[in-house]
Amino acid sequence: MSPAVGPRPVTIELNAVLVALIGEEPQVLTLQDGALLPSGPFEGDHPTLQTGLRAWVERQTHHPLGYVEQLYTFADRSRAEATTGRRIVSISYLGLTRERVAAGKREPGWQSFYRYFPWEDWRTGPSKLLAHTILPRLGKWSDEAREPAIKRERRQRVAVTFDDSAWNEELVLQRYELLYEAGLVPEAGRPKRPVGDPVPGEPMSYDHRRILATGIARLRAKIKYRPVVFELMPPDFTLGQLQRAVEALAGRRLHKQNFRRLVEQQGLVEETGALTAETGGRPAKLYRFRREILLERAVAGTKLPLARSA
Amino acid sequence: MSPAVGPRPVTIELNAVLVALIGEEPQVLTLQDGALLPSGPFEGDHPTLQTGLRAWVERQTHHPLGYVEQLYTFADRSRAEATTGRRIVSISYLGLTRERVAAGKREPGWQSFYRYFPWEDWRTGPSKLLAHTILPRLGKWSDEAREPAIKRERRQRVAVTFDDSAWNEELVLQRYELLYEAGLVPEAGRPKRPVGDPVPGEPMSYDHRRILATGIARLRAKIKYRPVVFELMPPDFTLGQLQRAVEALAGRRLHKQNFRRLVEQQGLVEETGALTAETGGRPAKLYRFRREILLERAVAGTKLPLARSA
DNA sequence: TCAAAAGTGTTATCCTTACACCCATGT
DNA sequence: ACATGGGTGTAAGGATAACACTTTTGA
Repeated sequence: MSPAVGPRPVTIELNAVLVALIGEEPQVLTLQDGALLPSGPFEGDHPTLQTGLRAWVERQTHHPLGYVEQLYTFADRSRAEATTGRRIVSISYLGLTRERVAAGKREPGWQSFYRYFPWEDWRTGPSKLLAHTILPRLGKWSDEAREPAIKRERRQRVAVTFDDSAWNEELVLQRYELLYEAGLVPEAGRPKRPVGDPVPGEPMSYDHRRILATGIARLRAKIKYRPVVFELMPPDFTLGQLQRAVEALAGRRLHKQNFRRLVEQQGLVEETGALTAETGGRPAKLYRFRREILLERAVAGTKLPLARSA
Repeated sequence: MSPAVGPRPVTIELNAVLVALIGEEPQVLTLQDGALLPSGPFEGDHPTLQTGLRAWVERQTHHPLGYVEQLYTFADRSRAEATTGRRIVSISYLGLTRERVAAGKREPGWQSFYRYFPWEDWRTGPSKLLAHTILPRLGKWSDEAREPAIKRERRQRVAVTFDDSAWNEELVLQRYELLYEAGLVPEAGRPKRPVGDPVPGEPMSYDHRRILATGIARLRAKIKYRPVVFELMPPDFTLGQLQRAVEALAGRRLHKQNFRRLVEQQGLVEETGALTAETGGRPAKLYRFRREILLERAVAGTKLPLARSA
């Protein structure tokens, strides 16, 4: 609120990217058979946006919401055109939650990140999808440009965002937007002409896949400097489980000892004293997150010790 | 837009934290004698929020807007209560712009960051304000708490955010919010009781000082991993000027050689070939930003080589 | 000649990366 | 016994932090 306040009425919509690790796979809560993120109106009687969000998420999904952070606010006209003429502002949030259900009992609605972004999963090595499908089509798209300047610019954007020799797992959104511009995802239908066959990867309605990409990108960036992984872990876990959790989110393999050293050295965890034999092989020590660390210092957390290339 | 769209009308307001370096001081554009950030309604006929923002900022301030990024969206009820009962959602942006006017001709409206946050400027050593005024009052506030648990928690928050032996310049917002909670800034008047004498530092109306704190914090974080300083620099500059620019934003002194090594090693700049004698002392080489770098890679940019404490 | 910046050379240290190997359990 | 993960020691390399010193101008 400030002097100049326009009278134009708008509708506020809240969107949530709700993440959990289920069976060591990073998953997002969806509706409509995976086509939508949960979303709802902002009821004006909540004191803040966050409380409004928590209210309907918990009502709608029966999921307790742990860590929450705001992602982004969109109000592109394209969002409104599809339905009423009314302007819609959509405020999206990232929410982290611990899996409640047994790892086996797959609740419907939970979908793996990589169903929507298969090219983002490098845990089993450089994705074949990239080399065989995506890069060739993006190359074709670059070459199609008439003006040489544009051609060069496209090539460079592809090289930076999809470079498989220096893969940067944080560029989830940039990669999605590039594919969108190139007309290689079905969502590009309306505003842009779909240019080629869509690349594998499940689409979503409206701009929900873009919001999801924003959420994954934020999460991948954040695990490196703030101890948010623990919001997704059970209270006790082994270092191996912790590593696989980070790997699942980052979509990359990590170097075992270096990961351990990092975690220990930063004082993020402490032994519970117990062991578990459930992981197979030698029984592993159980650890828990040292909550105190959140108070002790403004943590600079976990950089990623990547495994030696491919 | 999505299935459940509530009918509740709200008003959207855009706020801008517009930053420029004027005479090597970091400044923000204000209205009303420094009490307000520029803000305006979101006219629904703009295709995106950003274009809406650019439109009225350029109209209102006659300033070309360079780099722009979204900061945060607030809709706290307290914002609305002060005026109409109507709910206001405020979307704030950070904008960087090159100084247009000669360094001498101070345009009105531009105000130093440190007029609002004097405790954030450590360029001349640890601020006396902290030791003499702020820390004692925060200590008193902690001690006032009845319950020992709360007392301990307050002490720890103070220790983490204001710790002068491990000052973290990014915690601008956390520090402001702590002072707010402690009733040590005049803005705390309405919702909380003002507890002690306000601490030095100019207040702003509504929550504009909070928005400004958000902007400064974001900028301080960003200069470390993305080459945004250059958005604030003239096309040609000396390494000394560049260093003082970063120092102005971070509010800290940096180590000269290490700063230079870092900048050079990262390939952020190139020599223009010219020299300038305007800096006093030995003439300095002029450099320019290597724009190509934005394309070459997703820069991890400039970590801050801090000067040996102080 | 002296103050004020600019600009350079070098060392100690720590963190990161990478190597290779041993340990305890279930089948 | 062997497969499977858990868990460890250590060396090489590079980045960082810190040291102090020289150079070139204007006043």
